[in-house]
Amino acid sequence: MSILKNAADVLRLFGADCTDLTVSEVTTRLDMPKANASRLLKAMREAGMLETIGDTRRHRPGRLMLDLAAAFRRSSGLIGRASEVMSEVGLRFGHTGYITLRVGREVTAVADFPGTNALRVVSNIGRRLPAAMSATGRSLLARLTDEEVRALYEGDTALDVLLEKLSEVRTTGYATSSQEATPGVDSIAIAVADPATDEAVSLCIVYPHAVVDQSGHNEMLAALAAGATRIAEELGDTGFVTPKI
Amino acid sequence: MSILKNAADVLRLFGADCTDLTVSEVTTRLDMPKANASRLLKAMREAGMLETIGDTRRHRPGRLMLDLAAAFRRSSGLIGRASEVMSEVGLRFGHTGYITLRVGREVTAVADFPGTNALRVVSNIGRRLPAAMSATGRSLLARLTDEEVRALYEGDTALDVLLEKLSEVRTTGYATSSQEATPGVDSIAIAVADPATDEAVSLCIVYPHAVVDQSGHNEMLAALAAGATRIAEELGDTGFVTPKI
DNA sequence: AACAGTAGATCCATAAAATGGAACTTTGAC
DNA sequence: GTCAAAGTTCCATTTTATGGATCTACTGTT
Repeated sequence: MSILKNAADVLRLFGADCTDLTVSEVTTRLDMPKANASRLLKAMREAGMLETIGDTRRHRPGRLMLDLAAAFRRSSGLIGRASEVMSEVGLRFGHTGYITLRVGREVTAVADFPGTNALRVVSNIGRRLPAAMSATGRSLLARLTDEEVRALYEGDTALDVLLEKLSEVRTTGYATSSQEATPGVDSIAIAVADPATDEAVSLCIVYPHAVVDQSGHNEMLAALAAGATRIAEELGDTGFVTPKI
Repeated sequence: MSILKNAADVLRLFGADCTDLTVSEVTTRLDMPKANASRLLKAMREAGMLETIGDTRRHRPGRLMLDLAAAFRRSSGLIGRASEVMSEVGLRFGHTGYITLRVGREVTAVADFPGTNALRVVSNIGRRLPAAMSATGRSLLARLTDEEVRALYEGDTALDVLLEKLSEVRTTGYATSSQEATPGVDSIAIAVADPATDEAVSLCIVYPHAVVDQSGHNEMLAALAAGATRIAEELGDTGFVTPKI
């Protein structure tokens, strides 16, 4: 087992609910002899992948990691275009926006656009949502075939319900949710892909259920749809379904 | 030389002007036999630290890296507090804000708060600025002693000018710049530290020179100063100089 | 202040992985 | 199709990781 693999596993432990790690935590969570964990963290520290918090024994990702997310975003023309659309839409309506991508059964935000309204959904980059249970996730899952979704969710009892929802997303061209992941929060999401790199992202706008009526919803949907359609046309995304509003 | 060190060196290549890498680039930039570079990138790919862009031979940071910057931010109470202040100040004035920290002679943004004004400075996270040549960098450098600054900038011909500027920052409690790094852009920065972890960050607001007059400048400075002072009091930052406005 | 309990670091022989030069294969341009 | 550049694989050698046990440094308790 390469030490790189172990180092990557340590980095993977930094999830939504884990901001720092100790030798013991690594020992137990990765089921690894503590001698190894101790030396592994030391080596990662020396390489700059980790740093200790103050002079405690808690570790967090090193400053080296701070630029990498930015490099990732810049490397993708798709994300750049999506960012333009989201900041435009976010600015116009004052709600919070995300650009997300799917990793297996989860979606991760790669960029966030905090809203400006007094009552807005607080942006929460780094938090991972189950793809099947969020509008943004379903907009991305809908780009897979039913077979691929079946393979991905093999053994899941709610598979049929999911497939039905995805079928609707494929027809309408967009996904919505109302108070699904978070009470009081609705969202609209549209996915678009870059055929050149085979990557897909979702443009997602989240807003407080209470402050947006049907016509507000439609306006945002139209703005999002216009932006996504423009990207799809520019990149030649043949799998894109122009949203029917 | 540990492979972790080499992997970290590869990650370090992803800077402001480098969004993707090939085997050859790694070979030349790290002066490494191409056999090693090839295997190194392969191992990093398999570990998830890198991914190829589409099916080309260009590499970018893996999706694994997307959460790490967020974990870093969450691990720091200082950054959390600073974020609250910046989003408050950013929202009130509509200008773009940053939270930065110093790494050697450079400053990196760890969080950005895009402005809402029509004419605003576009946020540019991941870009590194020379600490000596930016308000935010000088606000952080001013927290060092003259001896430490001398050691850091040993051999730099502009050292004396820098020390003089830092001395002024230490007196006034804040740093400013006018059209220094970017034409037409001014900024105000105040640094604050957490004595518990020995980390310091700078709260920095950037705005178009043309649209802010002296009283607008003073208002923003006062807001930034109030927020920074609150943080310094909460954390017991004894090195903090309450800004004199 | 002495104590226990726990977290972390270090030591060691063994097992596994990295190294770099060279040969080989693939890719892309003309 | 040909060629040069880019990338991969091979090999013996050197270096590094492994994991059990031991030693050390903290944390909190009485």
